Amino acid sequence: MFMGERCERVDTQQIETLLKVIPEAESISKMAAVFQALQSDTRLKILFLLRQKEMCVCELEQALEVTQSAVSHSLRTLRQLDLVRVRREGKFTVYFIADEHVRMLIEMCLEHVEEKT
Amino acid sequence: MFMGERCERVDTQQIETLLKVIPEAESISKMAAVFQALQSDTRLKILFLLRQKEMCVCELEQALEVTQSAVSHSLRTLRQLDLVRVRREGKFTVYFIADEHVRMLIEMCLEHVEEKT
DNA sequence: TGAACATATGAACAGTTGTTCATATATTAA
DNA sequence: TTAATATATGAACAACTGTTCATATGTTCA
Repeated sequence: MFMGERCERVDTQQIETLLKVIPEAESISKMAAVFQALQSDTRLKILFLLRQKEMCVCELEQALEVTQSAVSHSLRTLRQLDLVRVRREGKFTVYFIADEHVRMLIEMCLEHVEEKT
Repeated sequence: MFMGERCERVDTQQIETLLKVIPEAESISKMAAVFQALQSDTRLKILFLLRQKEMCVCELEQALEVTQSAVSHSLRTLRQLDLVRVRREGKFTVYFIADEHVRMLIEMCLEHVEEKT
């Protein structure tokens, strides 16, 4: 089938209505950025660690066995999307999960992948 | 700080305990795959469309203004992760959202990105 | 002050991804 | 059968990502 043609199932009017209900382009691309951040093993592990206890970069580095640089880059990504937040504590920078949405997101996804028989 | 050293905040014992509680490697990488699938504008739009009504490939193609091939590839990705499911209906292949987890995932994420001031 | 610790950032490279083009398969209707 | 429609798949290429290395910034304490 060539582009522009329509199969008999297509109701152009209805499709336009459906398109009006989906989130606007900006929201979609923000969501894509969030999911993109959640798509890395390292960043997921960070979130599952922070879910238990807020931690400084140094602790995460030790737990994850990757370089300090990698941890820091990952944390920046998560921070920029407001998935984690920061607090200074003397010479340490302590990271923690931003809010319940984030907890729910990883919880939902975990249930989904573990649900299969 | 060099790799292998520990800052004074690190409690090696505690970190091992925390690591035991995070999901096993296989679950983490499955989750990463799911989030990876949700990280594309096209696939997100597909899910927001299917959330409203099950649709055949042809309808999605028309709604999204990308090639039929691109839609089909995207759908395969979503299908393989059980985010959408398929039903044959004559010469049409009808796709629909797999389950409530998927609806929750995109809903949670949408709330998160739209919540900001 | 300066030395040591803690974290952040830029550059660069290997690996991965999404799209399109071309083509194959599957279903229906004639 | 054959033609037309509907969908899937493989190859290929540009664009993007995560990691590391090297280095910069920020903080504490002596």
